[in-house]
Amino acid sequence: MYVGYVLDKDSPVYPGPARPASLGLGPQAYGPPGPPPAAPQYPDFTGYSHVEPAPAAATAWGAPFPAPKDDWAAYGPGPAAPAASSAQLAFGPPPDFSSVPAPPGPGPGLLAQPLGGPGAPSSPGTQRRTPYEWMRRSVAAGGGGSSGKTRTKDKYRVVYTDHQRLELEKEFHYSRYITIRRKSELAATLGLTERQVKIWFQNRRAKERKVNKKQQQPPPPPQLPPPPPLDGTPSPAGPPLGGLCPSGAGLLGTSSPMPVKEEFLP
DNA sequence: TTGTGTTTTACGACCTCC
DNA sequence: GGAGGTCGTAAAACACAA
Repeated sequence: MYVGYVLDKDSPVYPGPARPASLGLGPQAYGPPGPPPAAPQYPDFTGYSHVEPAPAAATAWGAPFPAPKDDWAAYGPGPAAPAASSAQLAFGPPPDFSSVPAPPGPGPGLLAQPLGGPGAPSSPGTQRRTPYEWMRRSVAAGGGGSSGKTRTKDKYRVVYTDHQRLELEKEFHYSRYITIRRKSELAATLGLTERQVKIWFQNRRAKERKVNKKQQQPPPPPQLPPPPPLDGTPSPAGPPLGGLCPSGAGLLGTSSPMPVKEEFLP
């Protein structure tokens, strides 16, 4: 399979079984296509309120991820759960996760904190609206919802568990672009397919671009001004926003993959 | 409870790179 | 040609107001 190929291909860039626990290597070491962003520059994630139903999530994968899709069967649900803990040991939280209060208990910590006891929803006791609602939702859905939805196939879309999302987020915070090797590792660790990991990163980048774009827009005026005259006089609001940020490809295709982010830094 | 808006997976089209 | 990239979109999952 191509996995072996990519692993070999990637191995010089990515020596060792996994990322170093200290994360001393910069994201550059993992060689995303294009210039890698500086990793810990996401102040919006400093509030990353970690909640993790590790045991529940781990056991949840066995059954609730039902039907293999494409290469799904290549990994199978079996090794996912035990591998998860080893992966947690393999790569600890990136520096920008250092602000996350470490949950009590042994082990890697980050993922060892149960949410609300066995069978409890993701984080029922947390505040309602956080930037990371996904950390609360999924297990409830994962327990029942991830049994597989169909449109025309066995499952149209599954809801990832908290653990899966957390690990993916961690990886994403470390680098916006996952390497082939890390993709394989994460896929095996989380019980996902490489395709799912890839798509998750794609969607995650799209989300980030969307958020950046939204933040880039000036706050709307409290009241809409009267419509400008139709003589072609430019609006006082300035040029259309589309001209400022034509597309995400422009954001990521330039010298820096995340140039916009710096603009929001104070 | 329902309607509505947002977020999250997943895919296809198209592009670039090797 | 195949990989992964963005972009746009579909639809499920979800939150929340009425």
